[in-house]
Amino acid sequence: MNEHAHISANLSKNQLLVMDALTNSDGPLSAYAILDQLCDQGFRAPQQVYRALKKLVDFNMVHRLESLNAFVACRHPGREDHETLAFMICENCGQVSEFTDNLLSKRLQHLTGAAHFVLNKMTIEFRGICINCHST
Amino acid sequence: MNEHAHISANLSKNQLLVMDALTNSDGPLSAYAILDQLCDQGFRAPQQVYRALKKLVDFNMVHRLESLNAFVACRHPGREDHETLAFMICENCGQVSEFTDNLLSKRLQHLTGAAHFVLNKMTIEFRGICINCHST
DNA sequence: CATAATAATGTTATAATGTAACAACTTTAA
DNA sequence: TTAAAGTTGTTACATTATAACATTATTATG
Repeated sequence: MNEHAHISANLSKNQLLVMDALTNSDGPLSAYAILDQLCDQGFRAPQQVYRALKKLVDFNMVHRLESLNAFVACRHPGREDHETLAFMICENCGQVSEFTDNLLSKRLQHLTGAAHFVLNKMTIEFRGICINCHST
Repeated sequence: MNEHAHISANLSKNQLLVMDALTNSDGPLSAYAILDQLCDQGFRAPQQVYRALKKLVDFNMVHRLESLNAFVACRHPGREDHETLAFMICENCGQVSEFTDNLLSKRLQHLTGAAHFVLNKMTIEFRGICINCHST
């Protein structure tokens, strides 16, 4: 199965609802924010959200922002390198931009390789002020 | 005030207790694990731990591991670049190793600079299996 | 088709992590 | 010596996440 094999059509009802909530959101959402949004669609308990999120993260359709305890729909351009995604998170407007960089990936691979560290997951998150917010 | 100006002597009673707990620990500790350890020393409420932790993190004596919701005493060799610390976290034994790398720092500065992103805080955490654990 | 295996759902309860707010006391600096 | 800043203690609460169990839906296989 390749990386974005799980197109929307393959998602279950709840997975689709959670995915839509994230896709239609400007920025990251907490699990409980998603739960609130989906009350009208019959959601009652956090497990319904967390279970859908777990699958969507497995499918690489959603990313968890560890420093925010929140989730974003995957929006990164191209799909070549899911392993070394990084995020810039604006602490003013909440916008998250997702990016990859080849030199960064290479260097990180070198560093973990040199330490003989078998990498499972990488978290790279920058917190700060985005260009729109500090220019005004 | 320079980076490690807050030597132990300058810490308050609670800050010192929390710092000692972290320094004497093999790996990262959650705030509540610290609270449990310090019950004997009179700690009663999470605030006592969280307040001390906040100061210790401000002083760069302790780091928060976002992907674990836990805290470690700073152990990185040298002190030249507190801004671009990274962590390798073994998911088997719990060991955390802290490192910096000049090329990595440069690349990250380039990337945030190019995006005109004003960086406040950087989180770089690798989860995986350390050399000791996968060689046995 | 039958049916076994897997996946998804609904639900209640609880665990784990983190903060607000208020009152008191201690240390530092003017 | 007294005002300011920092520290502590405490109660209550908010937020984030998981355990456990029962049920239904979907998929794969003989």
